[in-house]
Amino acid sequence: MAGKKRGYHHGNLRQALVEAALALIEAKGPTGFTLSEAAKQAGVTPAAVYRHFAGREDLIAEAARQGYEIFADLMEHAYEKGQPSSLASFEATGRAYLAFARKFPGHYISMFESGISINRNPDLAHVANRAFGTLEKAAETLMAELPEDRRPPARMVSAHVWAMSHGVVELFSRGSPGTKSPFPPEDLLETGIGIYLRGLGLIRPDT
Amino acid sequence: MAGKKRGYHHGNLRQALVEAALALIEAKGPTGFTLSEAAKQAGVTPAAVYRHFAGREDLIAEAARQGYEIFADLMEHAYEKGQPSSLASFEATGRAYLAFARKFPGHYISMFESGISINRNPDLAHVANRAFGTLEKAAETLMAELPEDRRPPARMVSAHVWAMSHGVVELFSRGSPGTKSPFPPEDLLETGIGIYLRGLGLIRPDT
DNA sequence: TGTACATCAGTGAACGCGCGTTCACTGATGTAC
DNA sequence: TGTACATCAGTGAACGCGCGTTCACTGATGTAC
Repeated sequence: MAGKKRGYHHGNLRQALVEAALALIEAKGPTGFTLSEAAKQAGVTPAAVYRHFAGREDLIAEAARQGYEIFADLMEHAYEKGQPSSLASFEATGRAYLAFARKFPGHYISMFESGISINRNPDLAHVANRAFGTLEKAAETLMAELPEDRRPPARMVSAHVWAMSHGVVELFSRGSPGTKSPFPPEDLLETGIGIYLRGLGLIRPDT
Repeated sequence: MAGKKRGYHHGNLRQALVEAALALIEAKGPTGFTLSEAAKQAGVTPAAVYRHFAGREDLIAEAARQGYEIFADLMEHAYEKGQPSSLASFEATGRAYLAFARKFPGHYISMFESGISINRNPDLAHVANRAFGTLEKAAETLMAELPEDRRPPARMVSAHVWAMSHGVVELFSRGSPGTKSPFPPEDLLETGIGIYLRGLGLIRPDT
């Protein structure tokens, strides 16, 4: 049985490499990440990596895939927790988005900033679509609350909210340009989505 | 006089290097950009770069600085063109943001994705703050339209719109994950900001 | 107008480095009998 | 329980490469007299 043995055989090198990669990507960006350093951090020769991955890109793709897996789970969980209120579900997925980005920065970067395409392999595409699907489902059930003649396409609404969430993460959650966030990112996203939902007519205009 | 002479002396190497860098950054991302290749594309030895820049990072910083310069000008121009309507001004700056990102992708990437800090040198910090200041001014004059008790902080509003704009650029204007944008980025930003402004009570809730 | 000379912007060779990847190998593990 | 052997997961040396940066140099330009 594989496990805690340490010797010539690592026991769980594949996952150890993914985790080393995630730590490095978080610390130095996708640019700074190198296969050799990930191997070293896992206590192994660079050549050993090739027993488990086709190469550098493949390792990043696996990190991203695991990220999408966590991400999709979190989104689904948030969605269900908000039910039966479609508004609560929608807002919860928004919060979950930001929480994911903060808690799993290495995964987030692998997914959205490493430049790897979600179509690079079927597993990755599948789980990514599961994640995005949850975002859209949340938007869809929310739109059902609106009278048909005031109902924008759900995909558009989910794109708006996704864009604002991603923008908050990139600009204010990590310190991209001047590292001076005027407000806590959580508040920024919360208020931003709040105003947006009011604009849709889903929150009463007073208060 | 410097100019069109080509021989041992380039004549305008500094700017030629910046432009080569911008083209490379646009084509390959900040990762793929190398000083040596920029030099080659300018028809010059890598060592020649050091007559004009302290090194690789400095070259990127200059590309970003020029980007902020163009960006700030465009924003100011858009703002003034929208006057005296504060709403028109605000919307125009939003459109100008996206237009800039599309028209000057190399600059945009240098500014927001290359990882260089706007505080790396005073010139850069100054022009960046000029650009951000215009965004805030647009939000401020817009907020003056609202009754005081319904007036969110201008900096927050400008952060919201900036986040959404940046998110649209990253996710839907370039093909980050699956390269499938459900809507044209211009429309996405236009409608998104429209809904947001309605939420602020700045556009009448019907229509 | 001509000459001497300082200044400047480029060359080209060299450096040390770490990268991703390959290869033949070897040590450890698991299984068949 | 013991032995032979196949399988597997690692090693370590080597590769070619392009990178950023340095250095002493040299060719071109501009200026003083």
